[in-house]
Amino acid sequence: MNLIQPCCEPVLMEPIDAAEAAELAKGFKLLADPVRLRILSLIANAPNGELCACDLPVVIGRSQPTVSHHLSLLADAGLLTREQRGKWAWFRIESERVAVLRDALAIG
Amino acid sequence: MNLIQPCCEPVLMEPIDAAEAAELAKGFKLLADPVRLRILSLIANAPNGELCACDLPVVIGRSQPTVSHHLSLLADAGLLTREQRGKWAWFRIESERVAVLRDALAIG
DNA sequence: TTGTTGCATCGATATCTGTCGATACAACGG
DNA sequence: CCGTTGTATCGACAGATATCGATGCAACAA
Repeated sequence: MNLIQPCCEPVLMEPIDAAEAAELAKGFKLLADPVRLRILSLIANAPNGELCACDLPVVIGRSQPTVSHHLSLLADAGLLTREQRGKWAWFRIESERVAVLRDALAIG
Repeated sequence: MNLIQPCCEPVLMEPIDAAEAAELAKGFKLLADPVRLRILSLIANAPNGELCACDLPVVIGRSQPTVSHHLSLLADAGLLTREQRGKWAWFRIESERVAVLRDALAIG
């Protein structure tokens, strides 16, 4: 840190504090996995905007526990909503949660 | 997977393939850390859109090696550009790279 | 040259996480 | 009731990573 040298001007105000950054990072961490990205993409482009969990293991190429794990992470974070219909679990994207992360990238 | 039951209609086309998902995930992984988010935020709101690395350890509250590590990750990925001026390293945000990630979230 | 300062790199470590097999639970059909 | 099927949970493990102290390197000043 240089307070006297002519290197930098002091940072007057920090745009986001540590707590806010931690919260945002939690959101982006969910997007930081190819399996979860493909799950989100598949649901987003599925007919009626919803998808049954039963198809995912084969399409994604991961085991059923792995897929279920990722679905739980996304649902717990509110990025997905789960609806149980009989024995099948259907998932939808919670667009507003995704929009929060997208808006956080409105830097340029 | 259920090919006969009336559960789901087959997924006709996968929006993003595994390779594309892996590439996007790499980008989001960089945003999935509070320190890196604060660095980006500080640079984005800095005067002239650039920031000297010398201020970051104190402002962020991490050691100099840790800050340097995160700066290198962001720079190597093209999210930041590094410019050496004498002994000081100045960083700018590569807005277009950030925009790629932001546009990927245009789901809803 | 010598000393200082800013930054990068190295090595080590603790923690996190993605993955899967095994298993438990839930819903339906018989 | 029992068997089947879809899903969630558990336990374990391998790989990734955030962190920092120590060190090396580069640029400036005296």
